[in-house]
Amino acid sequence: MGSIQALRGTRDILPEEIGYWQRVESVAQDILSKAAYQEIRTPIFEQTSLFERGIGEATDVVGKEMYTFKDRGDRSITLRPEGTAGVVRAFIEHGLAAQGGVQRLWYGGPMFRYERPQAGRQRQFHQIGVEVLGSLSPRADTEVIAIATQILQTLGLKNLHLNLNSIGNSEDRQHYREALIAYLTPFKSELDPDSQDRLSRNPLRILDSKDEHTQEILQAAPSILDYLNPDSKTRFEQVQQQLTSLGIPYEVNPRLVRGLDYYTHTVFEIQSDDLGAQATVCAGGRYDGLVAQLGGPDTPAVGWAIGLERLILLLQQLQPVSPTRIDFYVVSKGEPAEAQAVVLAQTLRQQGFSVELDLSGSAFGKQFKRADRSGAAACFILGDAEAETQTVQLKWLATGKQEAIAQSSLISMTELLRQQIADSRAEGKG
RNA sequence: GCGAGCGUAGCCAAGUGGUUAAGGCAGCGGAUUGUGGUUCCGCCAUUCGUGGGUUCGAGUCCCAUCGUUCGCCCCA
Repeated sequence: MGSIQALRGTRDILPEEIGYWQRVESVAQDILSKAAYQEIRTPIFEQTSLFERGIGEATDVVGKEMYTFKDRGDRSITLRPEGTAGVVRAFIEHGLAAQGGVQRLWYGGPMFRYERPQAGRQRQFHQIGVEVLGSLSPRADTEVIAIATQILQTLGLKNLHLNLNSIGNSEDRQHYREALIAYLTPFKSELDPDSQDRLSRNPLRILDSKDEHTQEILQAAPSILDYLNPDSKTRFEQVQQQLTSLGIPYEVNPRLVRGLDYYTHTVFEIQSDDLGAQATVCAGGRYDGLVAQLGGPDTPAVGWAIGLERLILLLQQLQPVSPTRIDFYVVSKGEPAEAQAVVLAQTLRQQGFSVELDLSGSAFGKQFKRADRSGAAACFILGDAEAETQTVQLKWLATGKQEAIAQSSLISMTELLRQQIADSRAEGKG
């Protein structure tokens, strides 16, 4: 065990698991493209200052979780801890705002946070996310939530809960913040230590505390919803009405605050009952100030990110992804036959079949054993006799039926073979 | 960064101080040198994450270290 292992918090996704990933990615891509979202790919590392300015210097993500290092040119580089900042940077840098209208973007890929790994949390993890830039309409909020819901539903996930809140605009929040501090200060000594600390730095996050006594104290605390100005309040009501008319269940949770500084108005989380402590599968919200804060034109925006590892944890609980089955397994023995088998395999692939060629050169018996385990519908057999007569034996593994075929007539049999594979699969299931 | 549990083969594991480290799955070879799925036989850990210590003797006890799991914090 002196050999090199994957770094803590990273892991390999092996072939047996990759089916889940491919399924998630194809479902997401399909739904997003039908909703007129376009993919954007941004670099995996950025200038450190992008995240400091975008996410907020006081947040834990920036304060203690970033993979930051100096490159050989003495620049401070950070592996992206989330996707929004990079997308917004690209949006500004390439003048996408000048194209006017609304930009609907989506992205996917690895993110990096230096945290202690646990269930549903790794140092390198993967997200798919969307960002709608340039719309102030509450309908944009509803749209992104609806899309997230559709993706999760299409994948067959159950026991999910959408939690919704509005944290208003920055003025609303400032007023609420003062009110909350005023309410909590007399209880300061009773709060859990973390919350005492947060009272001065980031009081809103006390709302999230898991400490029971802190939560008791919070029972009578003022609610953010009472501090929304009429416009903020109307916006929030519209989002809720639209979700209702879409038939998307949700729960308003006035305690829901998000850990990143850029959020405004709508914030939401989709959580699962079937995960451990890290139950949030999808989270997002509106961030009307971020684009301007990063030096771009004043542009309202809303988005979310889905955590793929958590999603796949849930998928694995549902049902196993059936392993991909190949059509044909090619068995051969002896010099001329083995050479012809290479050509045969390639010919079949060019006709659109999936074909595995046995490379072992071992006895036919062993090769058949492997053919059987491969899950192929049939195998082609090439030995000295076939090589000599330019034929090939085709054996159907389910029935054992076998026939000789002239190599030259294989291509003309493509449709027939396709049909026979389908038939043998259909029977195999019954 | 803090707390707790766990590290025996590719995987699942027995073993709780005393000769050669059970068993199962997978894999490989043979019975079956041109025909699979069953069966039978054989092979597959000089060594128990690593280093040190206690002991006549350590996979087993102690310390350290690394890894891992779950939780806190935080977040997708």
